[in-house]
Amino acid sequence: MAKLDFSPIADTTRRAEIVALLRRAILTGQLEPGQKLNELRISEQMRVSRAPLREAMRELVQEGILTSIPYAGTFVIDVTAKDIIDAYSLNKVLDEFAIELAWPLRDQRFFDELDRRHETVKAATRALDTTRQIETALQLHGLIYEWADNSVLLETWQRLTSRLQMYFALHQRARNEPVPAEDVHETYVALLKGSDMRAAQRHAREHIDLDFEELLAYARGLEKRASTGADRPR
Amino acid sequence: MAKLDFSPIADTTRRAEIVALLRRAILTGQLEPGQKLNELRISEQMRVSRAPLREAMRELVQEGILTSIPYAGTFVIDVTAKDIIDAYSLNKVLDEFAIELAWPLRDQRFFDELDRRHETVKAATRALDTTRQIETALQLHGLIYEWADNSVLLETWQRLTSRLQMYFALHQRARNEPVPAEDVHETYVALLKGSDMRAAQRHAREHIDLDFEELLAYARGLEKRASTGADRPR
DNA sequence: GACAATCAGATTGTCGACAATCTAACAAGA
DNA sequence: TCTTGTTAGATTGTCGACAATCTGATTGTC
Repeated sequence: MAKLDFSPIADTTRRAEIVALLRRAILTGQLEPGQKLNELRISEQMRVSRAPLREAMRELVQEGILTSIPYAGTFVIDVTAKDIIDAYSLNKVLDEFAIELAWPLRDQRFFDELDRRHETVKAATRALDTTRQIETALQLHGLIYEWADNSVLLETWQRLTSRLQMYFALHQRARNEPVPAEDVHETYVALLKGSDMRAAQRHAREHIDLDFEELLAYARGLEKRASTGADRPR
Repeated sequence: MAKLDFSPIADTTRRAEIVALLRRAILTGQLEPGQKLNELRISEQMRVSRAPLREAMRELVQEGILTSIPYAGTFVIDVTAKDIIDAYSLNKVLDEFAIELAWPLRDQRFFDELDRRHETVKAATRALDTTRQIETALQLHGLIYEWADNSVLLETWQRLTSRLQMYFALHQRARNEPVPAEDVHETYVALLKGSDMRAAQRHAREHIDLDFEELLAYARGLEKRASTGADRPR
């Protein structure tokens, strides 16, 4: 019999689609931090009942990008400078660990996939598609996690990534400028192909610090004009 | 005005109570790995409708202790040896990080709380209350995370802890023996009070490895008699 | 005018019923 | 005997309606 691995059938519940829709809206910044999600309005817009919508929202609450207050509502999480610092400092630690685990497991397929994802980022950059650039850059970054062969680590990183993507999207949205055309991932990719693990770990840490400064400045801006929004939870 | 910090009002939704009930049942091993959760039956037992039950189950799925297959059902996660290895190795990394962050923030309140939790563990140990012993030991362990002042790290650890608690409970349940009466946390507490951070980090790592061997043996046992259970997802 | 009590509107939480899907047993045909 | 088609039962997914709760405005009282 011919050996063929089929990928799992897509989830076809409304709930799953709603989760995807909402997550996308939040991570791209279409839904702003602190904003309230009105169940009735959203369910009418999506043409679904509140039941699957509410279940979807429960998932996103646990995923950490929504927050819920009983009988008051469900809100997009607020972004504080501290949150960004916290997420980034943890990300550094996880990165070092992931590189350590993935390092001995690198093979041709790893390198090929690395190049493929790198190309995807470059394509998005050339197309000036900011949202997609953020998304693909994180996917490139995620390869070491997928290769690390530690399901708990991967899961943890994916949760963290949700927030990072949101932060970056907000940042990009705020400054409203075209994306830098230069390739910031060249060195990272090269180091992952090389033989010096410590160097790769070091670069991952420093490279992160690069974008970080910009992001922090943005977050501090947010802090200042906080608590002026229309509908935020108290 | 007298300064007084009130603790938040308890969540009074059915959903929240159901989450607590189910989580407890899973983490204490009353619900076994792989077991299917029949919505109708559980909702009747709890005297609630399926709506809040289903929302609660969604939360636990995202929390990582349930898994769901559309139109097939929701199941308690299976425990494999690999899962335990993965969780533990990540836990080591996080522990080192948490100690590093918490170290300069230690104060009298920290030491007091450390002692208090240590006492709680000893009380549970004396009472031969296995479940509570596991629970309190993890709470003792969690203090450094609470003190690290990194919300993302804390959240990550809490998710990880859910599984660790489940693994330990299953292990204890399986061997069906009284709890060791000796105090295995004495050194850990002493080191956290000391001045040698590296030593504390080293001990955290080694102490973990101690229980780990036992737990792994149990997990390997599980592996062998896997796929013989009655109602497991495929 | 300041403050407490009351009330209407809006929103979230929960319920019971129906629709969609899966599973397993059975029947029919090669 | 093996495979395929059918069907009944059970279970999950979704819906619309009702109950509980919150918010903000209004009223009444001092």
